[in-house]
Order: sequence, then C-alpha cells, then structure tokens
Amino acid sequence: MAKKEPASVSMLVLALLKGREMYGYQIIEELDKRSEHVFQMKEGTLYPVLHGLEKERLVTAREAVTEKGRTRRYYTITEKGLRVLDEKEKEWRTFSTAVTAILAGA
Amino acid sequence: MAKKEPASVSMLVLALLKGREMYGYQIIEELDKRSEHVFQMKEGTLYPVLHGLEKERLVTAREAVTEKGRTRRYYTITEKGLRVLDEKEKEWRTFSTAVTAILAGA
DNA sequence: TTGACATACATAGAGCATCTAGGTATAATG
DNA sequence: CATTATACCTAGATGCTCTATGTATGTCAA
Repeated sequence: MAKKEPASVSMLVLALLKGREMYGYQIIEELDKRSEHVFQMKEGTLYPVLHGLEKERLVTAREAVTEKGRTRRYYTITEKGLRVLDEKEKEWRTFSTAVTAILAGA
Repeated sequence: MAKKEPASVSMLVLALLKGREMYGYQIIEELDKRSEHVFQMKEGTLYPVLHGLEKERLVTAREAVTEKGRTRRYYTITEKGLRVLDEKEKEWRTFSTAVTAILAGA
C-alpha cells in the first residue's frame, strides 16, 4: 500500500514520553496499564526501538541511579520527536479512518 | 506485543468480499475508492494474499471470461472466511481502541 | 540462606507481512 | 502503432516485531 501503516511501537513510545520522561521498564508497564493489557511489549522489542529513537534524535537519554542502587536510563522526547509524533498521529488517524470505512462496507 | 496487530491486508480483502464476489484487479480499485486513496495496494501484495486465503479455504475462486475475452478470477468468501473476518474485526477494534487511549494520554 | 521472582538493562537471529521489481498477455485509445 | 489500461503472476528484498538469551541486582518467603 502506498500509505503504509505508521510504525506503531515507536509512535506509542513517543506518545508516552510526551507526558514526561520515562525509563524503559516503566514504558512497558505503562503501556500495559494504559492499554488495559492489550499492549504487553517485550523487552526485546522495546530496547532496540529506544536505541533507534535515540539515534534519530527523537529522544535523549540520561542515566540515573536510584537509592536502591538500580541503574535506569531515562528518556525524554525532543522537539524533533514531538514533530515526528505529530506526523505519525495524523497518519494513524488517516489509516484508522480508512480501515473503519472498509469494515463498515462503505 | 502479546496481542499483535491483525494482518490488515487479508482483513480488508475479506471485508470487501463480504458484500459480493470480486476479482483481484477489482479489489485493488475498490480499496482505493472506498478508502479515498489511502489504500493503494500493489498487485505484488494482493495476489499472494489471495492465494494464501484460498489455500486456507477462507475464499473460493472461479475463473470467468468476459465478452471481451478477458480472463478473471472471481473470489467468494466462505463460511470459514466470515468467521475469521469477524475475529479479525474484533481484534482490530481492540487494537484501535488501545492505540487511541495511548495517544489521548489516558 | 537459598531459591524464586521482580527489576532493569541488553543483543542476536528468526519470522512474517508487505513492498519492489520484474514478467506475460490482451484490449482500448489517440 | 505506440502507449496506457486491464488482468494475472512470482522471486527476492526489506523492515518491524518477536523469541530466546544473557547479565546483574533487589526482595521476599520458606
């Protein structure tokens, strides 16, 4: 298809980061919670996506250590990331609307 | 993700065939029209999908020749195909709802 | 105190849906 | 008569996501 489906995982991650900075493991939990268990992302899916987003400068990362001694990588969405998210959201709406029209038997 | 995205192309094709039998080329045109040019499927995408659906007995095919002499393969959705379509539609709604919730910043 | 489970990061390789690019053949159109 | 539209087809590449692992530490129950 000409207008391909927007890459869902990266869009969802960027959408979560729009609200506040988050670390990987937390993103997985939040996605599960906010989607009411529809999105149970695996670490093997998320971490490569986060590294990709960082490489494209859609997010930045900082390392932090909790009082307990755990190391976490916190991700923040960039200006560029916000623009890309906006674009992906538009594509999603277009795609979703089209699917709905077909299913409805327009 | 645990609940993966429903295979969109086959779902859309089955949805179109729900109304009436159609041949390949026609499916491409109808998808384009009904989606308002969002889905511009390529033949290289559609034909293998149709063959797969036929193999799984979700559709049946018959060959027909027009007065003009053109050969067409008309596809009809089967009972099994209707059940699978129903299932895919449900999955789509679940998926779509979840994405919307995340984008809304639930 | 040890075994199990949760937290938190990571990578390599497989799987699968779709796309790109090519092919065949006939009808219509300018 | 050459180009475009119709109508079918396949092989191979691409790219996203998953499976399967691996490392390391913290917590909690038996």
